[in-house]
Amino acid sequence: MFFSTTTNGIDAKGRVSVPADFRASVAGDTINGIYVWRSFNGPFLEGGGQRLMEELSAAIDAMDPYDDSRTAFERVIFGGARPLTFDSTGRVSLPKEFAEFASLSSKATFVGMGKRFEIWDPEAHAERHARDLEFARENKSALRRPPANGFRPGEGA
Amino acid sequence: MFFSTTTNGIDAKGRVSVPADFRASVAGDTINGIYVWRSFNGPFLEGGGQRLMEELSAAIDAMDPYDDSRTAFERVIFGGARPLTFDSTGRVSLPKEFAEFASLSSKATFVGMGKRFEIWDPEAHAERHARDLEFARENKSALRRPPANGFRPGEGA
DNA sequence: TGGGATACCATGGGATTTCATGGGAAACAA
DNA sequence: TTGTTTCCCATGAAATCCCATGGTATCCCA
Repeated sequence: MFFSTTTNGIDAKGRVSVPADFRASVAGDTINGIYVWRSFNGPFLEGGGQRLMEELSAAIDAMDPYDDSRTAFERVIFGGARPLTFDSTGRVSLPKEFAEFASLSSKATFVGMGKRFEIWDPEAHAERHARDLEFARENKSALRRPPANGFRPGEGA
Repeated sequence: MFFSTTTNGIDAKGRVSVPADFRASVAGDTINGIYVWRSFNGPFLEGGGQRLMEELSAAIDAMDPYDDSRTAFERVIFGGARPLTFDSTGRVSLPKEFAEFASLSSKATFVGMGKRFEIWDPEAHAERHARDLEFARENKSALRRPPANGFRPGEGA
């Protein structure tokens, strides 16, 4: 599982250290690294380990082989995700398109989200975090009984 | 597994580099190359490695020997697929009919689809990608619980 | 409980390898 | 022959590997 929030530097070569505890939670995967993709939900990246990709793959496999919605998901998910392998010190190098998409320049904030994690530009994250905090404060009762209609903080912003 | 999206050039001789990570995921197959066929879902090519062909073969084997759809699949899949072997630097040369079918001229976009991949003309891919992305965004919950049939990505977009 | 030693972690930079691509020569087909 | 396809080598750019360093948290023992 991915926990806590860490900000690390991005060097001139586009490399960034993945937080050590994130690395620990994907240790033992067949690839020595993580999978990263552009979020559907905003200007940040999302990532996870092998296990997460396998879960997504299984969800897709449950669909009809050539159903149009299945191929759409396959293109977006498999085509959009990239495996990034660790170097010997636990860094990955961020593809330019990914860095641009998330407006990452000199620093990256890794946010643990349980099964997956997010990678934000520190400033963008600070703003979003403030909103999330306010939302959580106003809706804390929802934690006990999740809302039926699936609303999400910050969606549609 | 095939991941990520890469665009490579097609040279005057009709050769195109297969992305290195695609090559890595078919390394060890008995043929040093990939299998490619015309999609029956649109103006693009599909491809995969040995393992995929064997799976398709097994799926067809499970059908009735003289089922009309079985023989149709056999003709389309085995008759339509061509093994393309890598040269020493990892390129394949695209048969003219394939390039024409997918409107490929100077560049080809390889899209990882998990077990298989697609090859698109970059412009055609950009259009389709935009539609797929929108679809995925609107229907991401379907990943958890597949839709009950009927709705299609991009229809009426 | 303090303080020093140790292990871990993020970071920097140089050297090396890989990768995509171009073009010539050789093998092959018509 | 003439045109086409396959093999091989060359090249520049980009990604990766490897070693070094400083800082920080942790451990251990007095």
